[in-house]
Amino acid sequence: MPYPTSPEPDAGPAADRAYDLTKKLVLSGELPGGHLFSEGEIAGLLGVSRTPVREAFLRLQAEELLRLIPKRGAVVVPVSPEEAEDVLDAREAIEIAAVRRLLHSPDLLPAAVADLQAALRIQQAHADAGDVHAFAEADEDFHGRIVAAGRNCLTIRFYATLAERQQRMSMRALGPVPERLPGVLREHAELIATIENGDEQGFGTALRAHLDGIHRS
Amino acid sequence: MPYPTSPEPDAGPAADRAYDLTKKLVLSGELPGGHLFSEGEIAGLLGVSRTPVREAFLRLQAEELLRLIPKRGAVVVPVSPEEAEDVLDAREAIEIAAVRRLLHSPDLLPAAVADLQAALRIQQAHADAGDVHAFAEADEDFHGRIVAAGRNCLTIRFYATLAERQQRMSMRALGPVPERLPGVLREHAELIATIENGDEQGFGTALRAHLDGIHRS
DNA sequence: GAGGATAGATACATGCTGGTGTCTATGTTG
DNA sequence: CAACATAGACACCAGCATGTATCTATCCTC
Repeated sequence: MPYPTSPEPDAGPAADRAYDLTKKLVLSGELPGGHLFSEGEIAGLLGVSRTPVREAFLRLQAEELLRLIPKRGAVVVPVSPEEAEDVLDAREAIEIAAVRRLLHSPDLLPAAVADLQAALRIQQAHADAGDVHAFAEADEDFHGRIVAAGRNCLTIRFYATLAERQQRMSMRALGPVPERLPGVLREHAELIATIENGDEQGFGTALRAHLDGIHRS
Repeated sequence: MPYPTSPEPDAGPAADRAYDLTKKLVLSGELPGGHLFSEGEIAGLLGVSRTPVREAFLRLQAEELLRLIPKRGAVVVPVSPEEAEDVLDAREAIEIAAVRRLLHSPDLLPAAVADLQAALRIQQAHADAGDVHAFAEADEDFHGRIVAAGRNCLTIRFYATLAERQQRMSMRALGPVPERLPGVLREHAELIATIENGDEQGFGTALRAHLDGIHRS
């Protein structure tokens, strides 16, 4: 269910390349949290000036991936266990709010449910194929579609930053364990059922149980 | 109830001045939504180069106050009525989540309640003095303290951007009308009561009624 | 003479400046 | 109406000034 959000800012080719490269370095986990590096490193790597790199750093600072220290450099913002709790709480709140709003527009409900069922089928296929990585991606996509169904640009964008942050945390922890895959699929189906039934309360409890089971075990 | 969040980034004196000036121009409503202006204008106004202005623009773009158009300039992001609904929904979700989490840490509850009661007393004083502007500020502060009580850095920051956005919308609409002041105070007291009683459901319904009454009338 | 503190020097990274090339939109001319 | 010229604005670059942390050599104390 595509819903219009702000497009990615296009600040120029060099700035975008610097942004993509730096973000990849941070999100891939190659740079440990707290690692200090400089604009010059990225600039040299890409063969560009420091100016576009600086722009990229500022954008990444706005996304909370970097923290710029005056006259020192940029540190990779570390993700802490306490923050994990924060991310999960925020995700819960956003998803619940999205469902709440969706249920207030009954005419949009069938399409949203169909969209979620399609996403679930894709995830099921990845599970059958034993592709854990694709499964995890489909999992993110499923929850993202729940939020998108709420049609609130602000929360959609905020949720995207949360997902990114969680991805960084999971990178350092273990990925999804194969034996939990069937449970995840079953719980996703249950989430869809509560939405279909207009059971806002039931969705909230099911979602909390779901997230608890996956990430807080 | 102070709770640590990220400090404002300090990118240098010139960049900060450019940031403050531009933000003031946008938030004060002097520049209408959709107005196009250039880096050079601000740079000339402050007597600095375009580079720090560019940094300020990027920060403001991250805050959704500006939209930078390549090779064209910066437009003031307009606030639309549909977005008003989005902002209110998001605010609701965040405040409810904060209370939910607060109620999960009973030992923090008394201090939080006392904090909210103090904020309410201040607001009451402004109402008695007939200072509508100070009343509105105290109102923002009250709701901000509810969110702060949830002690979730991520949602606290997000909520701050929401409040800013709402401020811009209210700037174009009417401010708080004096005859609604007593009702607002009564509803705030009721919100505190539901929190004190651990009535999460009651808080949600009371909050929704409260926000509906103020902003969606 | 040994050890530690301190002042100077060094390396490094940022913050900002001025300027160049390029792109977009606008106005002009045939 | 189309092609061209023009003006405005950005995207980027190279360089200078400034600030910070580190390293070193000297000095003082014991």
